[in-house]
Amino acid sequence: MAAARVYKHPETGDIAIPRVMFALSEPLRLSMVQLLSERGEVDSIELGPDLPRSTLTHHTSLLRESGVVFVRAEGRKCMIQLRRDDLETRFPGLIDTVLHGYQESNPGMAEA
Amino acid sequence: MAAARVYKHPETGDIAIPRVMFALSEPLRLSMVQLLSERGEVDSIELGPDLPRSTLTHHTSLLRESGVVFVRAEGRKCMIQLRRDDLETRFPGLIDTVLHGYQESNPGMAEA
DNA sequence: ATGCTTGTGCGAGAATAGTCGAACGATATG
DNA sequence: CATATCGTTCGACTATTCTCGCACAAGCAT
Repeated sequence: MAAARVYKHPETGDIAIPRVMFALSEPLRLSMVQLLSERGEVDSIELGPDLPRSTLTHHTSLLRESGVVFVRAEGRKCMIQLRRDDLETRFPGLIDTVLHGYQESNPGMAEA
Repeated sequence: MAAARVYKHPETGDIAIPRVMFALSEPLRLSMVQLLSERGEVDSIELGPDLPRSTLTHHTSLLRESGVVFVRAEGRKCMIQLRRDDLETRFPGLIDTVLHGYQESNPGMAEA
């Protein structure tokens, strides 16, 4: 059988603040991270059901390469999860603080 | 006399997470904020003594418009300070967390 | 006033990022 | 096996950002 898709991730120690900040500076990606923080591991398509696939890949790749999410192949889909522990190790409190601030400033978030 | 330079700043409540994150995603600006957090109010030129003036203005303007810093004219120079309290009110813990993470991941910071 | 310093605005150019369609490979389903 | 589904890659286009030189305005010094 052919090798399944394999994704490259930065080591925990190599996660860099500027890249993480940049990854979280896009409203779309920020909402993805917010959803990941609520849901745990998620099918990639749930992060942007209405987006063109190539756009979705673009954003998930950026989140992965910046060290924010972990991606793994599962059959033909791909599953995404927030690297919460790694981020907590590297930058304690960062994700919680950012997501808390994000929720505070987003009125329309109380659904589900 | 002509009106002195006046700078527009977003209200505390209008400071938005994505813009702040973007402002802090540039290594140069991040180092500026780091220096501001140590020094309090600072002459703008101290934020980038070797930069072309127009480049410096570009970054300080971006930091100001995103709500990260407060700028005021003082004679012909301009003084910059971190909007620490406003940011703390709006996004508790964010700046401290980011700067802490930044310091952690920057070996060459122990001078001065 | 003359000259010097500082910040700003404008414009150009380069670099980076975002969006998306099309083609492809891999996987699941019939 | 044939087909549909999903993710990735590529290329193109657009938009945004970064950098910087230059000209200008305002404040300070002699």
